[in-house]
Amino acid sequence: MKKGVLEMCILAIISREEVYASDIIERLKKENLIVVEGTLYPMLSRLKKAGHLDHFWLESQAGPPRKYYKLTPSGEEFLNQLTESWNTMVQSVSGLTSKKSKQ
Amino acid sequence: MKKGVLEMCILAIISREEVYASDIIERLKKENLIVVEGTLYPMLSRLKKAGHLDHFWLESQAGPPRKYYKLTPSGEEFLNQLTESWNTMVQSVSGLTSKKSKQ
DNA sequence: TAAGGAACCTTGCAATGCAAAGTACCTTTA
DNA sequence: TAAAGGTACTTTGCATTGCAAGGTTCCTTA
Repeated sequence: MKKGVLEMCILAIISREEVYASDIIERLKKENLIVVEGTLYPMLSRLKKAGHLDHFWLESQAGPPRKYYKLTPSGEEFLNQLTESWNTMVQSVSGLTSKKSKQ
Repeated sequence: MKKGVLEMCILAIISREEVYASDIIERLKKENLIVVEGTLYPMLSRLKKAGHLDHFWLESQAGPPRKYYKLTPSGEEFLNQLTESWNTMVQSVSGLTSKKSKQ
């Protein structure tokens, strides 16, 4: 029912810019969505494995190289699906919570 | 991050009317939210155990007696909390998905 | 060359949602 | 009055998910 919200957020971020893991965590935090590495890395791997993401390495000015992510066409489509069902669910839920029809 | 959406829906339904399990499933289905017994019963038990729900038995016209649920004061408060953080999250997520600022 | 930071990755646990199977009660019907 | 069937409640076991915690590797700086 409520599956894929985080996936959707992450794909949405990646669809806007090419980012690496720490960027994603930062973007989420800016929206008050706290996600940690132990959550993110496995999810990125899953999405990659499912064919929704690609990555490439880029050198950094300081520190080890970074893994940048990018949506595949399949990823774009998946994001659209997730967004659509998210919107539907928000509708549904507000249909339940807004009704103050106690008596 | 996205915890408690289903709990919120169920508490919201119970807060409006005294219902038993099948009623809840039906109300959810009416909003296109599919929830099955194997999900609902354990969740009702958890909420009861946490002090958010009470129940009482009522005879049925046909079939075994039904367990009707009712929110406790703690349940009311919990529902308010859940609703608030749900609303916040919806805001946050739409902040991420609506930005079409690719370049 | 040691220390520390940045980035990535893995492991193990707890919670959640679900399918499936099980139990109990009540009504109908033969 | 016993069998059949329906309604309701419950439990079990599995897959997924989110997370804390602990590694590993690479790079810079002192």
